[in-house]
Amino acid sequence: MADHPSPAGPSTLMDVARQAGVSPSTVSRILNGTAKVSDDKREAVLAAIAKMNFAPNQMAQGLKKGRSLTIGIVVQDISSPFFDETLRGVDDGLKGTGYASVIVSGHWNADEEAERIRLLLARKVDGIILLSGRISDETVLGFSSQRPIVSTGRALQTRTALGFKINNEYGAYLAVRHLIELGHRRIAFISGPANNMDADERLAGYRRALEEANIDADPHLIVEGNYHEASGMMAMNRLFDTHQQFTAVFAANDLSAYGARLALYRKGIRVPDDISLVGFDDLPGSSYTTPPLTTIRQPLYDIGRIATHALLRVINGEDAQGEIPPLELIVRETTRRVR
Amino acid sequence: MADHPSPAGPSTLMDVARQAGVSPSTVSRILNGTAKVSDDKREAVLAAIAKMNFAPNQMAQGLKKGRSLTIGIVVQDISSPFFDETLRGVDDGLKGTGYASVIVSGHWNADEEAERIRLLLARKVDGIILLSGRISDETVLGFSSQRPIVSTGRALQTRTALGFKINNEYGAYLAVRHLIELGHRRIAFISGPANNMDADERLAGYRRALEEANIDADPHLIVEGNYHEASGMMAMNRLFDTHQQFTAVFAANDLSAYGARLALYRKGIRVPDDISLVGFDDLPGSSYTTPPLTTIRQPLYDIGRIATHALLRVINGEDAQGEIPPLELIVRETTRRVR
DNA sequence: CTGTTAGCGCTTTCAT
DNA sequence: ATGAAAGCGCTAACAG
Repeated sequence: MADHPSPAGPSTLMDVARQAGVSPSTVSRILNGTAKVSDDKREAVLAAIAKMNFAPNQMAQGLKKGRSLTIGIVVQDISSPFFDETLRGVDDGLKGTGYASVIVSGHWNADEEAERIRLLLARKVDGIILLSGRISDETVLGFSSQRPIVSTGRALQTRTALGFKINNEYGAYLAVRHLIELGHRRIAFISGPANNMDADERLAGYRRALEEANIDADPHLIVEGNYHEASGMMAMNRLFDTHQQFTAVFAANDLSAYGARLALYRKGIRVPDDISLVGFDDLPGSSYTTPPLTTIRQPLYDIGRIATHALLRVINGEDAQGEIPPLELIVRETTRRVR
Repeated sequence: MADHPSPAGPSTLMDVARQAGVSPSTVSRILNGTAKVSDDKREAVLAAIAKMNFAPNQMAQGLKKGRSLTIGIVVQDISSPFFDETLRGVDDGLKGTGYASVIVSGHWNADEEAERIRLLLARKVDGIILLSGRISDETVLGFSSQRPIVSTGRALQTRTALGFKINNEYGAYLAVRHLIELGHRRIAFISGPANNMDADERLAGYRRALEEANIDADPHLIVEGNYHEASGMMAMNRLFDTHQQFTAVFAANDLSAYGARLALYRKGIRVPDDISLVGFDDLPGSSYTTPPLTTIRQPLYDIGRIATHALLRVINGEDAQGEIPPLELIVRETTRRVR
């Protein structure tokens, strides 16, 4: 009754044990439900815990049990709507599991990415989710010997390294076919960055749709972007500066579509009346552009959830599974039949 | 020379010591630069570390030293451009410090927020950054006895609880004054959620600007939103449904301005030709709306950096400082002089 | 059912 | 300059 109410540092399990007049193991047992404990002792302990406002030190628990209840997430850009949606899926996937996540950014740079992963490993995360990684599959495999890794955009299938990959080629194909079905034949393409697998695949899908409709792909209509807004705007301007003729443009992602849309606005060209525009990703903001953007929906949120579930399973020694929903065309208001 | 190349689990400091033929303390000393060590031993140890690919277990280090080199970040929405920008500032602020951050979301709910903070505390984070918290100042003060906390949107000034607050009232005042200077007199306001301090302050700024110009604030022109796009759209529609007359609208944040802009588009009302629109926040996307949005720039990134620096200082026992840059009006293309 | 004991991997006196 | 030993807070045999 005369114990100092709030001594010094936070209370330890030992403090609780003393306060309740039991051994530390008993407290631990109650905390973990590891064994039966008599009701009176349990009550005493629970009371002590409440009174002292005790919470087990997770670092000590982690050190002892060899698991940190933490997973690492590697993104490439900490403030991009693209990663956000996936992170939301991860967050939901972690809900109620006791796991927390530490998020680091590779900044689209392979070396930095590898470095960050090493840091996560030193922190003893129980597993890693790698989003749009830049490092090689071999490197991933190497790290996966220390901790399980699930990555987006890869086809890995070992026991501790899993990949979930969307069909970029098919998505791009869908987008361009939509345009063709609307009567467009001169379709410009604002690509993603060079040497990027996703970007290459999207280009391939663009080409296939054109081929299938017996339209020759005009190289002048393909202009390089880098997935950012500004590049979409510049790409669009380049198209105009070189006097290309086209009635539609397919941007390799929504962000560059936003940039393209602004370039069009600046030129006084109406969308979709004069030119149709399609994006890729379906970012949350794409329902609120003016006009709302027709795009290929990528199940970002689901990817986050599914990757998380898979990782958790691997961590628990179960074998993982999970299928991500297919891409789909979302027709909104930036495309219309060519007149 | 015949040691298994990659034994079982990751190597420990003890392994390194054995391999190098020194005591664990020596290895620790080299790792931490805690004391002088002879060159030959140092070399041997360094070689062993490299060979075994050793990295100290941070949980063990943390347990021993009482600091985890981890800070907790509490956001309200893990996928909102608003928090993103601030997170980017935090990330940069942490760069090179050895600190990592675990990000959790309070989902705009005080109870959940408090719960999350408790979890962070159990994880022994060295400090907490609280962004747009919903919990009371008293609650923050309570938690701050365990670990230092810096929070945005509060005026706290104790040694372990700091607040950084922007002047919402002034920002809103700037926005509305801009509109008034352009000749607008019937200015609608799409507010933030009820019972929200920031939202109230922005409303106050709106009123002050009107008063100063001797314009009576018409209550019919004030309609409630909740900071999300959909609410901006609905608010706008409510204005039309009740046949209000106005030439400009000020939305309490950029997201609701996006929604309002879409409602306008749907009605075939031109921006800024028919109606001017101003937002608040200056999210990254606001330079790429159609047309680019006139708004009040909130230094989100700087807030993140400054909050982080302050927290780090407090953690290190230094006293904190830091001033956040003032709000400013960014005139883009959604406002024009009334004809 | 419950207490005692021995660590998890590291740092840090304290000797030498 | 360096090793031995104790211990951070917790869990998990191992005895009773």
